[in-house]
Amino acid sequence: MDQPTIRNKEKSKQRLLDAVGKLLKSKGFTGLKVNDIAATAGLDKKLIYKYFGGTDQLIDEYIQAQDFWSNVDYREGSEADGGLSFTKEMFHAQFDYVYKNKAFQKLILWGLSEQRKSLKQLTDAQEANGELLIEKVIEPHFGSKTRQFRAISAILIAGLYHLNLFANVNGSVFCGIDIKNKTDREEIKKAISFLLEQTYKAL
Amino acid sequence: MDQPTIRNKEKSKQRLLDAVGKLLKSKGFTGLKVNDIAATAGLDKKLIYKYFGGTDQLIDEYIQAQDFWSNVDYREGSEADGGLSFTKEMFHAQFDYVYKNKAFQKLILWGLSEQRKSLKQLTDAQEANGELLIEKVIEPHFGSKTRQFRAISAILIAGLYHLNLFANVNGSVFCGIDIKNKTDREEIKKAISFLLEQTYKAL
DNA sequence: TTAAAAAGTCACCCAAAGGTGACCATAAAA
DNA sequence: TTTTATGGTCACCTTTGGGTGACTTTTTAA
Repeated sequence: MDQPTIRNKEKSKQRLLDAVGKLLKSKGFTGLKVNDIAATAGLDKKLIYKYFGGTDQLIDEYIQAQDFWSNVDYREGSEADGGLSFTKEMFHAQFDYVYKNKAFQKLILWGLSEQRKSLKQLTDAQEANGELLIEKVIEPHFGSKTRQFRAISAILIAGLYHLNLFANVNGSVFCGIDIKNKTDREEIKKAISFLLEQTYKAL
Repeated sequence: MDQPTIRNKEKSKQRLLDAVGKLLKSKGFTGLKVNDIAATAGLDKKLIYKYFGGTDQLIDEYIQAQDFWSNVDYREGSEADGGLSFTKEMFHAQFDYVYKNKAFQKLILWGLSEQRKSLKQLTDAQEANGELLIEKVIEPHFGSKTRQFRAISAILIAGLYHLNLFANVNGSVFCGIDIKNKTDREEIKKAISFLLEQTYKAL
């Protein structure tokens, strides 16, 4: 029978993975200690070694299970206005997504703080995803000016990342804008729209 | 006599403060352990407790000794063209400054990772400095649109922060732009100029 | 129903890290 | 030159965290 039993390896593994996520969100990557993970999962730490080989492997498995980029999809008609409205929408969505997804924030922060293969893979996946946008939407419209568009979007994406990371500490006011305030966030979105519009108009 | 002697409290304090800076640059804030600080300074850790009260106070004193914003100065004529060229130059300078100043990068990262009063003070000082620019240059030119300019510059500043933080890990390619490559950095600067110009033209 | 395999627990070890009392050494004052 | 204050060292304790061998309990298959 494969009916779930009290003792269940797969379920325990999942609980350990969940514990990693929970601790990551609440304490950041510096809070990922074996003892704490086991305690959070309500299991003995020995199981971490038995099932994953160690904390590192457990954490890597957690990271690899995350799929932050599946939310981006290219509907037909994305290229309508040279991709302006599509790109705008995508940047806005990304802004909100990062704001809400604390685990993602912590992983970004971790990636800025330490070298780790599985985190590198995460940013690589992000790069690959970005290339798709460039290739399918930007390049056809901007042609030889694609490179300049890259630089601009690098600033914009990096900017909305940083603002969201910043939001969760220190009072969250950046350049006089309160990143946690709803109307201020709208102002940021308007700024993104404005900058993209100008780029499409004048680049 | 106050001629420096072999045994010198002030000099030892300074060595400990320097050790903090050195470790911060090389290992980040997670590398700031009492034993390592003392070893780096070539002194006994007991002195950290004697002279500063503990690692936390030592670190705070290090942070408070930093003055990252003295480089910004308002020369006469900053308002010439509504502040466009001044602002451009300032953002460019900031981009390069953050790139070069590893200690600053690590402190920014630290501020994104943990709550700490002395780090909050650092960002407050930064905010205050930004307000000066707004008040003296932006507000006079943009008037009721100052708020929108705030949002735009928040994105730009946050963007160049993040890009520079990103530069030191993970291969440093962001949106297809290699932040460590000289010509790519020029591209970023051109993008900053372009976005500011468009803002002055069309906001 | 019993034996073996697997799930899970516990006690323990070791290393790293924080923190401190007792001591030594030197410079300046007596 | 002896005392005294203080800069500086050392040994030691404690806590925290990583890691594992030996054991118990449950499941599953013979």
